[in-house]
Amino acid sequence: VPELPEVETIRTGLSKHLTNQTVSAFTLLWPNSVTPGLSLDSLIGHTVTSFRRFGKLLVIDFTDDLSLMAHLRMTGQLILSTPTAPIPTLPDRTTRATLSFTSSATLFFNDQRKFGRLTVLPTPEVLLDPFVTSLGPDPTDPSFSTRVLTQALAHHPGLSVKAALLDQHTLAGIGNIYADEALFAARIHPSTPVSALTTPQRRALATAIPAVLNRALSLGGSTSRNYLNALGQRGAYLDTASVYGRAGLPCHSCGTPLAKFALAGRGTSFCPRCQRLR
DNA sequence: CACTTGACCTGTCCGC
DNA sequence: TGCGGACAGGTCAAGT
Repeated sequence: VPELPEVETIRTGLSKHLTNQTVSAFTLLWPNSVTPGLSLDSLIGHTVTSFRRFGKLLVIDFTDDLSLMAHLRMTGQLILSTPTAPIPTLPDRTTRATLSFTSSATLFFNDQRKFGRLTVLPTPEVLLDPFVTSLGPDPTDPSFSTRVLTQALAHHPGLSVKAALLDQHTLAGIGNIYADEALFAARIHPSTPVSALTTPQRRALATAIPAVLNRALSLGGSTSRNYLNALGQRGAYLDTASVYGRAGLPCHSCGTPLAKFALAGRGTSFCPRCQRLR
């Protein structure tokens, strides 16, 4: 599942290999993968200038003020096949769209569950997009702090802290994996109401969130099922995860079997001893 | 208004 | 083996 570290890994990978390349052709195998409006056809003849990320949203900017927004949702992938690093298995049955470049590179948009979306729009409209404008602060930004977290959480005093972290209006880029991981790192029970968080807990969480995200970034993200980076490679974070995907296994810190329950409609893993509700 | 649930989709795994 | 159902979990619309 692509969250902030995964999307950022894709962003840097594509940036390295696709900047200054010009679109020559496209295919659209599942029309609903592109939101109504401008077609992928509009990109033909335009050259990639830059890559941006807003939370889990990736934006590719082209010449002449055109942009492509890509939200991968659950199972989306953006994988680049080039003559020097070909991916012979692509396209496959999950390929929904492709962009070909004059360099002979092809960018494959794969999406098993078809939840992901591509949007072509004028570059100035990216910053006006409702999803973009409603995002909370980016926790990997150097300005992130206990104060920023506290102000962000203040929007949702009635929610559990995990539900608040999953809301992209609170902070941008956290999903189910890193919400659980950060709450363990801060030793906070996921069900703790935002209004009940103590100052030391908020301080611990403000440290834990960027620490977990940056550690995941350094390991190339998490591959639980579908995630692959721009070169088709898996991420290694889950090999050393604290709680996500480890229900029933002993806590790395205290040895207690990790528990799992449904919170905010999502599977939630935690250590019942290290993360006590108080 | 604040919060929860269902829809969107496909694939895998589990119990009967 | 076959088959129904639970589960995986991001976002938005609809429901409570």
